[in-house]
Amino acid sequence: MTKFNRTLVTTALPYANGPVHIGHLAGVYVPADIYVRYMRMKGEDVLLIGGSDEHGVPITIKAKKEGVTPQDVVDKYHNIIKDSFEKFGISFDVYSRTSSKIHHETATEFFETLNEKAEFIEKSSEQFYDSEANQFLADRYITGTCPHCKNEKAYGDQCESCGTSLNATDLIDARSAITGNKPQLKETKHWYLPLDKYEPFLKEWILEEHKEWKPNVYGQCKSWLDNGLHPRAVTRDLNWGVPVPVEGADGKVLYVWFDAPIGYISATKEHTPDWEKYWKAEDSKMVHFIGKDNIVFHCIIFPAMLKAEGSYILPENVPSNEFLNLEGDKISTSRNWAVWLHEYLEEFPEKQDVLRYVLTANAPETKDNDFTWKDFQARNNNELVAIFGNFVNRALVLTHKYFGGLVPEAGELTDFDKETLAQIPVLKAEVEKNLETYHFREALKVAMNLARLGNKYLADTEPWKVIKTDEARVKTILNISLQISANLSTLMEPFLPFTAEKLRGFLNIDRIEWADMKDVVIPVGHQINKPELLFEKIEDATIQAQVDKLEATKVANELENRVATPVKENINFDDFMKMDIRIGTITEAEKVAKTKKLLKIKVDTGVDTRTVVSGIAEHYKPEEIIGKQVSVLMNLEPRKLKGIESQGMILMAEDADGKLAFVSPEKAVAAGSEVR
RNA sequence: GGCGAGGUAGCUCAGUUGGUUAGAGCGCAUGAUUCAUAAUCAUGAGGUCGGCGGUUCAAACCCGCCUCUCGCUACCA
Repeated sequence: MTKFNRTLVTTALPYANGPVHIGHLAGVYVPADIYVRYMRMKGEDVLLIGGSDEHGVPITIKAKKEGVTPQDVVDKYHNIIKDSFEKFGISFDVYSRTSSKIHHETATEFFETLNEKAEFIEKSSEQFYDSEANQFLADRYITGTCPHCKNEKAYGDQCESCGTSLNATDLIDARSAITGNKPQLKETKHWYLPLDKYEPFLKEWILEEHKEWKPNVYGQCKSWLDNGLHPRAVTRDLNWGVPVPVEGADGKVLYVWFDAPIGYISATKEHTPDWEKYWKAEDSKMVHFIGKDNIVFHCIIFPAMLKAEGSYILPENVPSNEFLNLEGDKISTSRNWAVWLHEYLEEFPEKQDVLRYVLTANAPETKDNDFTWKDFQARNNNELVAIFGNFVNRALVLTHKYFGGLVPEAGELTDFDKETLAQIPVLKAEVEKNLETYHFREALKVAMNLARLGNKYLADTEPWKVIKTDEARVKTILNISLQISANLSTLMEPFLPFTAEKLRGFLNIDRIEWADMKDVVIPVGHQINKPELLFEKIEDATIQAQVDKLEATKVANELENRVATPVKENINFDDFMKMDIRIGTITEAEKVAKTKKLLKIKVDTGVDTRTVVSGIAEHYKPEEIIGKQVSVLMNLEPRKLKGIESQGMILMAEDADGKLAFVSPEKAVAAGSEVR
């Protein structure tokens, strides 16, 4: 810690095509905020940087779908996101956006510098082009028939029906999503960052010099580095983004992953003219808070970019969290399976700290975790209310009851008093140690121990009994209880800033610096205010309403899935009769080596025994399907899969969740029976 | 299939230079208590540390194989 004189903390830029949810908060913004609040309280020079990531293809598609401009889309979500963060107390020094002028300038300049230093490779390749729309088509802008599952609405990068990732050129009957025309292949030039050039440097820097990074981060980097790095394109053919600042590069923009991390630099610039100090001075420490999906960008690609530029420092640590699930399922924006922050703020007014607490206590630091409303309720009622809120309430109520709200004078301290007070610096040090090593869950638990300590102190000293015989002793006890309460407001401040503020209001005191946490922080004779409740219990009905809301989402999703595949166009009887479907009996089945999904199956079709490769290994084990009668499409064009020729297709029924089942006759029939 | 991360009490997690009876919080049980939002305090029950095998005087921790979860990746319905 002595090595550095200032700290720059960045948080992953949320993508501005939707609002933010609890997963964002738990994985990135709450831990980052805790960290910087702590450092500020210690008087350190620290900046918290954030902003919206507003470029990229999905935003242009969303805009098109809604009939608005991409700028309209990002304006809308940038404001919602920014507002949610503000209300949750994420204390950004600056929350910027990548569509801003300053970012365009910064990114342009960054690209130009690398270009002048000849750090890029220029390469041409053939890509689909829509001549009517007069533009190259990003993979997402191309639709066509999936070569595997025959879904007619597959995208150029992925078929969402069968989950296969595709190349646009794989699609059968590819169409432009803009005009519906058949696109042509046309040559286009792009700039590539030769990551392979930095491989030796990155290996040394990460694998040797940063063994202290979290295991998931270190392991992921090692995996990438061991597999070998390749040049990556930093530009795309698109008209939404930062234009490539080179003569003749019309219609090309910087690729989002190149553009977005530069957003950290632009945001810092926007905040202070002194930005270079944070980004370039050797005694500056940079920390990136991100989710696990971003590890490769922040540990490999962005450092390579910074290194190529030459004048920037590299991150000292990249504390990346795993994912937060919701009630057992993955959080999903498109499936609306999320607790949206802007909705929470409306439904649980003034309870930002409750969510901050729960998300920190249950943060996905080492593995994916599950957020449940029941756990939310339990932590609020059993921990915040019962331990923290209750202790403060006891101390304040007793002070008002016996001494009219004036801080009483402490007399001679007993050994127990001294032991109790001695715990304050011990807990403080333990919280520090955990925060500085990014163990926020543990840090919060330790901080709560101060409230536990208070409760134990009151239970053991029993002032409500002692008051009958020894008022002076009670003065001492309550003085100490109030000192603990005041220290709690400081120790909890990084985690629960709203609560800390409220507590200081009860105690009628100003903010206490981190270093000033100690046995005496409130003077004798100080008037404290009438306390209210620090936290309220959350009733079953409130929780049930949230669970019901999610349940409704699930039902709505199912309904949507059901109508998702409309009935195809009518065909005539002859077309139908072209298909030769027969019942066959599976005689052999084995897993295809080096695949996860494929089984090589031999089927007795009555006329022959043929080999069919089928992607059902995740649903059926080879041994359990032998002897099964199944439907086989006999006259499907043979296709080679993993070097094995598949002669036909076994028909499967697939439900909305992707579960597969054979289409089998309801009673045994002769092999080769035709299906009509 | 390859690679990475994880699999420790009912739940959420700590726990490495391998060393006495494996820890915490919540939940649960019992007792105490009433200042406090029936909150608190004490005590206790509860674990073959995913499975099998190996190294060692000694393994949750090291090695091998297997298995489950999550992610990345692969000529993959």
